[in-house]
Amino acid sequence: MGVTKTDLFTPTQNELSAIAKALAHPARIAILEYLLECQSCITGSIVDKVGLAQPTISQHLRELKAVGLVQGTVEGTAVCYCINPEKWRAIQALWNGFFDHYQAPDTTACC
Amino acid sequence: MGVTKTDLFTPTQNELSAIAKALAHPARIAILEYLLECQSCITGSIVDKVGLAQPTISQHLRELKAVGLVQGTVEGTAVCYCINPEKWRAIQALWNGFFDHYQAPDTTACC
DNA sequence: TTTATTCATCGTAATATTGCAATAAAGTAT
DNA sequence: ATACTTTATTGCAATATTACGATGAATAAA
Repeated sequence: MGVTKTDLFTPTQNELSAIAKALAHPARIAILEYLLECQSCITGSIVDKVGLAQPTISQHLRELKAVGLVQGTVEGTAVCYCINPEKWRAIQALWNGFFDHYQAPDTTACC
Repeated sequence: MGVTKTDLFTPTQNELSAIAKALAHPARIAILEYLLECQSCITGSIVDKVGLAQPTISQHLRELKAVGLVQGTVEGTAVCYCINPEKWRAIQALWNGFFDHYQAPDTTACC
């Protein structure tokens, strides 16, 4: 059906997966890495850097904005994008919390 | 087109996004959280816990196995699943490396 | 051998994602 | 006002994902 049954899951589970979904495309990773490197730049630079068509980049930027990882401000005809520091750290902490829950089993597990 | 242009991106970008994709569904987060909690269990327990049909859970488990987060061993008619410790830590380190690249801008960025 | 039990796979319907050409919107410059 | 620049939006085609019923495979129990 292609439709996720979000009502079966906790808010945290839905939030974690929503963030993961925003990161689940190499173009969006590439955009974030570029923003990490240049700190802030306009859409056109990202289009040149990543190598996808401008509408496609615009779409990926919208997804990154939707989860708050990225923010953009209008600068004349251009739009300047950068990483949202608070959200960035919050998401890092959220994932670390998830991964840190792992404890090596005291006895050897079945597999 | 629904088909990702992986050739435009670096191996690391493709790997990071592939891992994120495996985590990009609340059912798979729920499965991992359950495995964190019970250390190891059979498919039937996961089906009961998560509340999706058995073939659906089987499909999600296959995706988690594909990125190596989870491993399963046959135990009679059942299959016992648990988290792959090495891969778990490797993936945690990979994401931390990604998130740690962020540096707050020295001057106020454009946005 | 027959009957359960447990799980993976197949097939399929509904929906989502990816990518781009065309176009719209909104500012800048001439 | 006209032309130009830059970006978002729309519409669409190709493909991927999600979910489940039906079925198959493989072991265990009777």
